[in-house]
Amino acid sequence: MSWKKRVAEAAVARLPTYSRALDELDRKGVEIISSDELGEKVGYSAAQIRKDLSCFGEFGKVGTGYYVKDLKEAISQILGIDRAWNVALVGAGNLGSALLAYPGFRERGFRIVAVFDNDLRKIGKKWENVILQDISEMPEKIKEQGIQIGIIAVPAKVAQQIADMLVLSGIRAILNFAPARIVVPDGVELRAADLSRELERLSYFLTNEAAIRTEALQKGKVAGGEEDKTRESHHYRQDW
Amino acid sequence: MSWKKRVAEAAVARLPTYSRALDELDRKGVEIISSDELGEKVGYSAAQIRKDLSCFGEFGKVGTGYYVKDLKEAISQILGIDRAWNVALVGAGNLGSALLAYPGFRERGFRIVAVFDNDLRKIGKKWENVILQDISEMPEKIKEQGIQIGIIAVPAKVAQQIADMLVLSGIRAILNFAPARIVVPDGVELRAADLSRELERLSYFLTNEAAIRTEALQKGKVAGGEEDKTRESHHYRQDW
DNA sequence: CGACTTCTGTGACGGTTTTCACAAATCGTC
DNA sequence: GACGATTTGTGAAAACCGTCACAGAAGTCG
Repeated sequence: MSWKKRVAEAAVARLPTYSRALDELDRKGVEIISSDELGEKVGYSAAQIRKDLSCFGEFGKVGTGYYVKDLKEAISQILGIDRAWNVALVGAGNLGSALLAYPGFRERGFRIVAVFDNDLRKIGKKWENVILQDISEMPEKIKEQGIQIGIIAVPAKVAQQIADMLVLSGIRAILNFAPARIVVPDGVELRAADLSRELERLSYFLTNEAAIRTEALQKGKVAGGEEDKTRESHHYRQDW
Repeated sequence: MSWKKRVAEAAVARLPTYSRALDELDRKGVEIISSDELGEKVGYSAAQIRKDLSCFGEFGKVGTGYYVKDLKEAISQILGIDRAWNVALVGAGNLGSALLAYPGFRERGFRIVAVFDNDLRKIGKKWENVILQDISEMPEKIKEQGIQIGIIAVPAKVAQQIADMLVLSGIRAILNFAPARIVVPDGVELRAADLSRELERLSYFLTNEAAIRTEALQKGKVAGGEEDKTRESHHYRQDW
């Protein structure tokens, strides 16, 4: 598929959010939604949503809005999640095993069907219905099952080696949880999920922006803002 | 501290990467590095790095480069990670317990000193040196310990409720791992870490860009590119 | 059917981010 | 100390991104 216009990378990054919101609306039985309402729900402006979608086609009906089912389906197709993806996970330490057990991936169509580690004590064990395999078997197994997406959850030191192995095994896309930069050849897509980075940005905020804001507030330069009626927080126990 | 010029949000987002690279260089005994070399290491352009740093001051020496120790120290101060932060974690399920055990946070100065859940079977248990506490004790404990950063690792359904509680408890910054949008009042910083989103972006790539590239390649429109001599991947077993 | 409301898709605009290019400062060497 | 090589910091330009505003299509209602 090639699209109407140049596709903004930033727009693609927002599609998963739209997709999830539409899923929820659909489950609730909502049939039609305007860009205004959807924007309210996902936290982006209505114009943003319309512009994002316009990269890929025209999905709305003037004077009405978007048919939830149709838009949901369209975005799924654009993202390529109107199918299941088999995923290989490398590293069965703390993070790796949590990712394996994390239900969010499967809910969005990503099935971890192979897990590799080098800890001989773990090899052969069955976790979450997947048998832990030795790293040396990785290339063969990945090719065998035609897996295209790999998740790296090994220590930073060996992340590059694992990435190289994944590429040699024929992997086309990598999600890297190791706090290390890795390099992959052209044609392989790489994305970093650095868990600490976001905490560090929060630390920046607390150290700088928040201090500035507080200062300004004390000088009366920042409007008070409405007092934000806090939500009900009873009954949170039963449903998680 | 208030800075030389308007600070680009995008620059702040890159500082953690620079920081980590400088740590590593320092550990290796490197004393001086140019923006060019650092750029090579972290994967950004030299100009990008110089521009980013210029928001905060002048740290380099013309004709020489940057003193690794000095720059490392300076960035730590800017980010506010030249100290330890106490962090509260809410949710001790799969993801929560992995985050608790994840060594990367502590390495960067973030200590999870309180964990809350609502599963009565878990309350009172000691994990990773932290005693699991009932969610109802959260406001009190957070105030008591003056915790400013909270991590949400609960199911999407209750994420907003937990966020509200955190805000009421006096939390100033939240890192949300739940796949749900949450809203917080002004003055509280919120960051989302959605694990599935990145996989979905990879799926987009595999479904669209990769296909286009392949097509182009077949028509001979894309240059072959150097054949990327693959790294040695022996001996990966001993060090992780 | 006509008047009024609603809502999309998009061109135009302004803001932010990245890249480019270079003056000026410093280093190394002879 | 002079000269060529190196490297920073920064304006200017380019690319990218988000918001605004509106024409025109469709819906609503009497």
